[in-house]
Amino acid sequence: MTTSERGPRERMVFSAAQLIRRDGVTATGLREVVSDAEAPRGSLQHYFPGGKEQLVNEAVEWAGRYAADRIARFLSTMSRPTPGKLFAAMVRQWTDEFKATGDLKGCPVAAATVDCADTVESTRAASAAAFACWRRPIARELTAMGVPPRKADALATLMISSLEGAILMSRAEQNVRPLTTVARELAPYLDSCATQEA
Amino acid sequence: MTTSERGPRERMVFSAAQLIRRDGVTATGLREVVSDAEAPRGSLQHYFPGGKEQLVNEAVEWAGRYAADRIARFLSTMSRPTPGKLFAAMVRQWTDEFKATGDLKGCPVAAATVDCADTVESTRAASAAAFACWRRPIARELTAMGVPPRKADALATLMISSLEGAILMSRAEQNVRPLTTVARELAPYLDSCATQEA
DNA sequence: TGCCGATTATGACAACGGTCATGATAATGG
DNA sequence: CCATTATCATGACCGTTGTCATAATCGGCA
Repeated sequence: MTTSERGPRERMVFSAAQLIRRDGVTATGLREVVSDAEAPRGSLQHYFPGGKEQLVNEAVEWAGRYAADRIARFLSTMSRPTPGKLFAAMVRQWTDEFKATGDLKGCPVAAATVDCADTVESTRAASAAAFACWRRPIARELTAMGVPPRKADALATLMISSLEGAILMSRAEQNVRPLTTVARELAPYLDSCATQEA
Repeated sequence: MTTSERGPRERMVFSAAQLIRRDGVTATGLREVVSDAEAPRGSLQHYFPGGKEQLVNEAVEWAGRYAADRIARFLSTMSRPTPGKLFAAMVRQWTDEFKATGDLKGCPVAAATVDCADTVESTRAASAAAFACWRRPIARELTAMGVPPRKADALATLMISSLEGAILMSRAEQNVRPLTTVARELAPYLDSCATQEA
């Protein structure tokens, strides 16, 4: 999670994701990304000949992979996983960040969707791919918990939707209430889908 | 819904909301708003001495009131309203727009949150107020359907969160699948909260 | 008519954006 | 050691942005 020893290229993608998370795509300047990543400015045009569009798309892809990887990590910490517990863990990642840093940043994929879906086709496609990349492992784990495959995919969509929306509301309110509320309301229903076949 | 006979001031607020819906706050230029609203440029500094920040905030407030007013309108078309039917109607408004125009614009409040929550305090506050203004009539109607007040507020938060998230995913996918999925999954659970006291 | 505030017109300014051209330096392999 | 590529440095360009200063025009009212 820290800057670590990665090359300038990866650092720029990471920094771009973080800045997009906070300010949105349009308000994030390339010079700002470069300085935040402590990367040489010349590297931009070298590693990202596609310009800002390419950098943003890679940041979105990175975020999708990151979210997907977290799912496996969440599961590994549970002795007896259930859909509700998985969702609670997803939500907790955001409430924890709020408690730690004092304010909530957003999701890079959501920001890219809001800012680019209607103007930059490749970024819209990258966002869709990131959501799909995130949804896949969730659905897989849900089926492993006894949810029928068709239903698992629908529940995964519901989980991501509710989480993204709750992030939005929590950012606006500067309060984790929407996040915790959504987790509390949805968890029992999600669990009920794992036990009963429907 | 059309440009109608309103004054330049209202037209600019309306146009701002529409453009923000499509491109986000940062990418929406004041000159673009003026031309879209067919308003005189000089009116900008006359009606909005607070600059872009004021215009954006008013657009967000307008969107919040609009969403709140829709709730009453939805209810008026139902003979026997239930929480699930109300949520389905909220979702349908978006899927209908997709069918009509061919692509999905976003929600202005979501865009303002994504683009300004961490940088423009007044806009963050306006977004929070808009969400609250939207949530209030939903919770009120839910209690009228038999949901306990405390639970009604939580369900209203869940409904808005799921809808906003589903809008995001649907925009990314250019497909209403997430919207319809969320409606289908959530409606039965919402209805179950109206019958059983809990 | 003549005045006065509300509204609109117009142009400029300073800052910032992404992009590109060009050249320097470092690294690598023959 | 040379050559060829990878990486980085720098400065400029051009368009756009929000904002502002200034002046023209319109409205109604005395």
